[in-house]
Amino acid sequence: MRLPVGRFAYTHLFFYFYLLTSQSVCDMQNTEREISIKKILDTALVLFADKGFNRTTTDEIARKARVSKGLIYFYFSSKEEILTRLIEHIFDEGGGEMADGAEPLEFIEQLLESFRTALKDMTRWKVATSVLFQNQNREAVRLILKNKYVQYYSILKDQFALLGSSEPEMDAKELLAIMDGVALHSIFAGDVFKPEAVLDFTLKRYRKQFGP
Amino acid sequence: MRLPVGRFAYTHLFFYFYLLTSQSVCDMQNTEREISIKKILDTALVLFADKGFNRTTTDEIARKARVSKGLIYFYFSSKEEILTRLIEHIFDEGGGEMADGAEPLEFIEQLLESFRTALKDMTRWKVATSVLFQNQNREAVRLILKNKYVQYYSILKDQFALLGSSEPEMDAKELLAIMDGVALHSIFAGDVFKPEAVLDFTLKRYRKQFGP
Amino acid sequence: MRLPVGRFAYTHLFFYFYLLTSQSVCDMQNTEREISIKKILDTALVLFADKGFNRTTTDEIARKARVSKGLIYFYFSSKEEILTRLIEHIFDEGGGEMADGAEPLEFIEQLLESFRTALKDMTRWKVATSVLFQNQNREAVRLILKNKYVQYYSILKDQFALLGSSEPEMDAKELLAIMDGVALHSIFAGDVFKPEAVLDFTLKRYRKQFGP
Amino acid sequence: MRLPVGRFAYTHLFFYFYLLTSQSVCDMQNTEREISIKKILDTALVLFADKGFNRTTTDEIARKARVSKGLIYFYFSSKEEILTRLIEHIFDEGGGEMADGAEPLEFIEQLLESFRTALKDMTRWKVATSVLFQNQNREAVRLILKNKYVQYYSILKDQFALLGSSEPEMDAKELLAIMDGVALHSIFAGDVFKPEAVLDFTLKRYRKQFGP
DNA sequence: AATGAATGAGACTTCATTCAT
DNA sequence: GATGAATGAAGTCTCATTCAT
Repeated sequence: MRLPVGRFAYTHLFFYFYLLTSQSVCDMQNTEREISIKKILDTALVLFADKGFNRTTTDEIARKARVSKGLIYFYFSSKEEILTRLIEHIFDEGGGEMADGAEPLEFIEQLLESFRTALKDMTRWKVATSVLFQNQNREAVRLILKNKYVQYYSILKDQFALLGSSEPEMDAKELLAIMDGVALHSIFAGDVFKPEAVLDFTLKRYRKQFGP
Repeated sequence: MRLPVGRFAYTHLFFYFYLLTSQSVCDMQNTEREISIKKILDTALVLFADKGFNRTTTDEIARKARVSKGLIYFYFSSKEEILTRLIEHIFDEGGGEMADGAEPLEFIEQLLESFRTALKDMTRWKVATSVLFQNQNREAVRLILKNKYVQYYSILKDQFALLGSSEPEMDAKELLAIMDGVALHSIFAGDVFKPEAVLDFTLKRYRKQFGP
Repeated sequence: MRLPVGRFAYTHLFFYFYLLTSQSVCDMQNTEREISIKKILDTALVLFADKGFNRTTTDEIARKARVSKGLIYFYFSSKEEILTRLIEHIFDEGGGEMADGAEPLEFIEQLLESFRTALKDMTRWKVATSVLFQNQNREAVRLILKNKYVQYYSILKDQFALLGSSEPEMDAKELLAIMDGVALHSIFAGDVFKPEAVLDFTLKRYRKQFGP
Repeated sequence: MRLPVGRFAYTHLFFYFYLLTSQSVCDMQNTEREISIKKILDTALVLFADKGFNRTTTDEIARKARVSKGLIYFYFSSKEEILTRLIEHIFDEGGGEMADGAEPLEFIEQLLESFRTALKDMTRWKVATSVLFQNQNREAVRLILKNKYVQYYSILKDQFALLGSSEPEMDAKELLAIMDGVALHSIFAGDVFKPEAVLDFTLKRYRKQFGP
C-alpha cells in the first residue's frame, strides 16, 4: 500500500509555515513570467512575515523585488491575492520524504521526528505564526486552512485505524492538537518548556497502547 | 488541603483571553470619566476580536461606543494605547472559583469543563491571537505569557503527581498543549472539528489511567 | 512744551516687543478676575513666543497657567482674541522715561540710547520677531501695528521739523527704517555686524546736519 | 574692473525672497515628473506667501496645483519638506544682471531701483517672513542668511569706499538696514507709508554727499 | 467664577489600485 | 510584458470650542 505520506508531514498549520519560510515559494522559473511572479511572492513572503500583512505596502514589495508596482497588479488582482496565492503555494509545496509502505506506528514516529526537527528552528516558527495569526480573520485564509486541516486529518485518522484504535478520529484530533499546542508553547516558553520532551512522551504512550 | 486553584483556570494562554472578553474590562464606573473609558475599552475589545486590530477603525469604535472620535483621543493617546491598556487589564483580571478541596481528577474535570464553556464563544478567542501576534508587542507580551505559563504549569504538575502519575511534568505539559491546540484548531476548523469531543476523549483516558 | 515722549521709545515694532517679553503683561491684579486673566495672558505670551501661535494649544495654555480650559473661554472669546489682547497690552504698556522738555536732538539721542540698550538682550528680540512674524498675515495684528506705526511716526516727524529738517517726514521714516533694519540684522548677523555702531553713525550724521 | 555684482542685488534678506517668488522655482521641466514637482512648488510658494505655512492646507495646494493630494506625497515626504525644498531653491537661484563696470553711485542707483521694483509686489515679501521665522527652521536658515549677509556686505562696503566714504563699513551697514527696514514697514504700513519715497530720499542724500 | 468632559470639523498622511505610455 | 506617475478614498489624530454641572 502506498499512502500519500510524502506530503503528510506538512499537514498541520504550523509545520506548513515552517516550510513556507525555509524554501523558495515556487521552483518553476523558466519563463520571464514565472521569474517575476516568483520574485514577487518570495519578497512578499519575507515582508509579510517580518512586518505583517497590513504593514507591508505594495510599494515596498515592488521596491525589494525590483519590479514595478504596476507589474504586481499585472500578475495579481490585489494585495490580498498575493497572500492567498502564498498560502496556497505553501500547502502545495512538496514535503519531506516518508518511508514508503511504513508501518503505521513507524509512520507516526517519523512524523513526530520531522516535526521535532522543524521545531528546533524557532525563528521559523515565529515567522509562521506572524503570518498566520495576523490573517486569521481573513475569510479566505481561514477557508484554506480549514480545508487543509480536514483533508490531512483524515489521513492521520486512517493511520490510527490501522493501528487498531477504537476511536481513531479522536486520536487523530488529539495528536494534531498536541503538535500545534507544543509549537505554540515553544514560541512563548520554549526556553523552559522543552517541547520535544512532550512529543517523546506522547509517542511512548502510543507505543505502549498500540505497539506489539 | 487548599490549593491556590482559584486562579488556576486562567493558566493557559488562550483561556486567559476568554476571561478578558467575557467580563467587563473595568469594574469601576462611578465617575463619568470611568464610564466613558469603559465604553471605549469594551467596544474596542469586541471589535478587535471580531475584525482584528488593523481593520478596526477609530471611527467605528466611536460610533459603536456612542462617543465622539475626539473623546477617544481625550482618554487614549493613540489606537495602539487602547490595545495596550486592554492587555494590561487582561492580566489584572481576577479568575473564577474552583471547588475547594477537590480531588485531583475532579479538579481536572472542572478545569476542562470550564474550558469547554469558554471555547463556545469563538469570537472571543480571536482577540487573543489578534492581540498576541502583533509584531511590535510580541516580546513584551511573550514575557508576561511565559511567566504565567511557568507559574500555572507547576500547579497542574502537582495535580498529576497527586493522581499518581509517574511523569507528572510531562502529563501537565501535554494537557496544556492539548488545550491550546484545541483552542487553536477551533478557530480554523471549529465547525467540523468539534473541539469539545477531544477534551472528553482526553479526560476519559485520564479516568482510565488514574481513576479508581 | 510737554511732548508725550514718555511713550515714544516704544514706537517701532520691534522695540515694542522687547517690552512685551521683559515685563508682565498686566500690572493690575486685584480681583480674582484680573489674576486669572493675567495668568492666561502671561502664559500665552511665553508659549506664543516659544512655539508660535499655531503650535500653542489652548490645552497647554490652560495647563501651564493652572486654569481650566473652560475659564479661558470665559474670559476670551477665542484663541485669536488672546493674541489680539496681548498685542494691545503691549502697545498700552508704559515705557521708559524721556527727559521732559528735551531739545529735539537730545530727544533722538535718548531714543537711540534706550534702543541700543534694548538691543543688547538678543533673546528678547528673537522672541519678539517670532510672535510678530508668525502672525503677520493676521489682519487684526497688521491693523494694530499699522495704526501704532502711523501714530508714532507723526511724533518723530515733529521732532525732525523742530530740528529744522526740510523733509521731516522722510527723515522720520528713514530713521524708523534704520532702527528696525538694525534690529532685524542683529538677529541674523548680530555677532559680526555690531548693530550699535550703525546707530552711532546715524546719530553723528544728525549732529552734523542739525546740530549747532 | 569686473565686480561680482551680478549677484549683488540679492544680498539682503528680503530681496532674496523677492526673486524666489518672482521666478519659477525650478527651471527644468522636461519630464512629467519635473512638471508636477514644479506645479506643486510654485503653488505652495504662492499659498505660503499669501496665508502662511500653517494656514495653507495640503488640500488647497493640491486643488490649486490641479494635482491630487496623493501626488504631493509621492514627491514630498511631508508638507514640511515642501517648505524645506522651497528654501533650498531660493538660495540656489541665480540673480539678475547688474550693469558691468558701472560707476559706484550708478551701481547703488540701480540697486535701489531694482529693490523698489521688487517692493511693489507685496504678497511676495510675505513668504519670506513666513518662511524665515518658523521656529524650527530658524537656526539653519539663520546661518545661511548670515553668511550671505557677510558676503554681500563686503561688496557694498567696497562701493562706498570707491565713492570716497570715510566710513564705508558704516555706510554699507546703514544702507542695508534702511533697505530691510523699508521692506519690513512696507508689509505692515505699506499703504500709508510709501516706502519707495524713503529710498529716493536716501539716494538723494548720497548724491549730495558723494556726487560730483 | 470655574471645571473638565465632550464634540466634530478638518488636518495631514497612507496606500491599494489604475492607466497612459 | 513592464513602467511609474497619478489617484482618491479612507485612516489616524488634533484642537478650538461648547456645555452641563
